[in-house]
Amino acid sequence: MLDAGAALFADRGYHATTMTAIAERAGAAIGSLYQFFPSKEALAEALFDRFAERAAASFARVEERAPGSSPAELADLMIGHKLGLRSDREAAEAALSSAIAGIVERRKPLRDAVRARIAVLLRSMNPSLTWDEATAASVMIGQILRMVPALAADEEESGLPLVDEARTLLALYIERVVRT
Amino acid sequence: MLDAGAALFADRGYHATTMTAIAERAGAAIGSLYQFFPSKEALAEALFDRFAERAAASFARVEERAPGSSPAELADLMIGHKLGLRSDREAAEAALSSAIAGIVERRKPLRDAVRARIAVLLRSMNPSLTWDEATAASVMIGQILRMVPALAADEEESGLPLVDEARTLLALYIERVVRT
Amino acid sequence: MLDAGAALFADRGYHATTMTAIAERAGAAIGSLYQFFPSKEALAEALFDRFAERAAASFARVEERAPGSSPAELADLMIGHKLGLRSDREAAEAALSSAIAGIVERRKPLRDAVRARIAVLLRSMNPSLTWDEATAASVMIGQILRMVPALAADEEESGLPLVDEARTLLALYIERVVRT
Amino acid sequence: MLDAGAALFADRGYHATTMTAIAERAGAAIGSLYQFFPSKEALAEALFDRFAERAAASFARVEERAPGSSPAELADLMIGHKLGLRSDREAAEAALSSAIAGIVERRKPLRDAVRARIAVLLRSMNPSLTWDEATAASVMIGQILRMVPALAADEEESGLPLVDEARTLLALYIERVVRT
DNA sequence: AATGAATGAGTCTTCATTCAT
DNA sequence: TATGAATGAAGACTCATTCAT
Repeated sequence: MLDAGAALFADRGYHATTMTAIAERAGAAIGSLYQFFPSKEALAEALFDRFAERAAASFARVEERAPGSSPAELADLMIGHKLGLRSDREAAEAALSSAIAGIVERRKPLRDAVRARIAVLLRSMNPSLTWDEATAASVMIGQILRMVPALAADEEESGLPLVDEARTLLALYIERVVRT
Repeated sequence: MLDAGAALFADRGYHATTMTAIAERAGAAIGSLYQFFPSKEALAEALFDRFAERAAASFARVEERAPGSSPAELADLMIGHKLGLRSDREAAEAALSSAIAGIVERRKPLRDAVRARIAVLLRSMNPSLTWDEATAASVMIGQILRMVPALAADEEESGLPLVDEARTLLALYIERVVRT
Repeated sequence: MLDAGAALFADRGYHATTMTAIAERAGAAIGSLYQFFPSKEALAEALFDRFAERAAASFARVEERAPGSSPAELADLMIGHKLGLRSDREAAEAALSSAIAGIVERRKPLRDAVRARIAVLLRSMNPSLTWDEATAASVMIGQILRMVPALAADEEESGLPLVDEARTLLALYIERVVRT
Repeated sequence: MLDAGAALFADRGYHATTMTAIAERAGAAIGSLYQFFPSKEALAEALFDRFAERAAASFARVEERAPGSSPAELADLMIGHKLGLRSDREAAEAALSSAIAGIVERRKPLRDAVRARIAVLLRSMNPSLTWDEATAASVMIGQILRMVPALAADEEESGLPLVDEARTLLALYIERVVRT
């Protein structure tokens, strides 16, 4: 049922997706949908929470393997992490871009948590970084990672090695930060 | 009237904006609004077209000044270009993220045109680039520029010099491409 | 189960009371509720029937003690009868005011039966009354008794001796009828 | 439109009346109904307010003619007042018995105002009444008047002179209060 | 050309009722 | 027999769009 919602939100956006369509796609009756999620907004929130959990778990695997990695390896891990979450993210962003209250609230804490974890990672690789430097770098890394889904989609279409290019860019950026 | 639509789309998203609200904000009657734009979708398309025109005109000023510029100067020009269009872009993206058919269709041509112009620019700076290399680089530059509005917003909040960081990153990237 | 229904109907009205809420309050499953009452309307009817039975039984005690009573004593008995049924009546009235078909039908027979019994009582006290006179008087007595629950509620709030006032009024009325 | 609502509320009760049915009965589209009354509750409130206004205006005519009237004449005026408002009252009571928040709040002030006006009337006829006595009497008079619509309905059916009986009862009661 | 009241299709949501376990 | 998840008809309400003035 969450999957049906995720697919439709990602495809058509939050408002253009009807609860009826979600139920239908999930092969359930509209009443059943409402037994699990008391409102459309609640469904979106559940969707976002699932995405947040998966993102956290996925990033934990990055953190596990990070110690001792080179910048290039770290870039690789991060890009793999980002690519793995593509479908979940699209649904989450659909709800976000429709300014659903319960989700807008959840965004900042999630983003801040991810940034903090990246900052910690960077400082473990270069203890001389100040928190401000590490934070700024984590914001930049987040933004570079934001390219990845779009580049991957473009790559499929154009055949150009775009994700690799992002990988290189990210590695360069991490190297610059870590070697300061 | 377009301005009223742009402001509201940017603020609340496409679906959450009602035609009545647009008319009211424009100080016009709903009937008058429909005399200019036969449907909400048509209004969104007009909005997108205006954005596309303005973006093209703005980028023309980048092209004008580009010849003889250093990578850093070019990065600067491009980022200025991006920042200048912020409000128009938000409205255009609101309609895009709601998957309005007439606009989704317009997206690719616009993006491709921008990419082509960036590719031309790059090849004028480094004629040894192949079209594929120049195209890939233009995609990457487009993605780096996509960071800018988000970073600018973040910068206001955090006080960290994020846009400068993007400027540096973009300059580095352009330099790498141009100096190959 | 009937008690749960009575309490909720009285408290929130017929339509605002859900079968689920009744089952929950009765500590039963919704399925079990439907094993006893095949529909919400059937439950309301059972509730009304229980009220009708209790009202009949309660009035029988008035009839028992009526012979030889003075008008004041009879008024007292009747008002006591009315006050004793308050909670049951509220539920019955909730269903009535929602115009539940099965109950609207039951109303008139019940009312007519009560009126007839009051008329009999009056004629036993004053055999010279015609049936029309006795019937009209019984209607009036029924209406005077209808004041009682409202006055009792008001009395709690205002502290004024309203029920006593009704008792006096009823006694006067009975006296007038009986002494004709 | 208010009339359509009044008729249906009175006939079927608040919850059993659908907005669609009201619109249909008023010969309007559902959307038009919502242009006048933003919600079903708002419609009920407007209905109640109209009833309150009419009741106040109607009672003002009682007050006008009251000075110098005998108890019997006053009873007559009041009963006429009550009978004149029958249809409006039924709709108002339907909404009341469904515990519509916005209306329940309006009830007490209205009732208190009516009682106060009756109390003033009584004290003008018998200045030796204390306020408590006058208030208690006004409550009783309100209750006696509450009989009237029911008796009128009954009278149509049974042919018995029930409203006259109430008139007599009310006159007696007023006389008792005024002659104390 | 300008207006804005009227329209009704389409949306979210509730809840009486059923039925497989 | 008891359970409660599943069902879907029905209701309140919104809003893009039309059209008489």
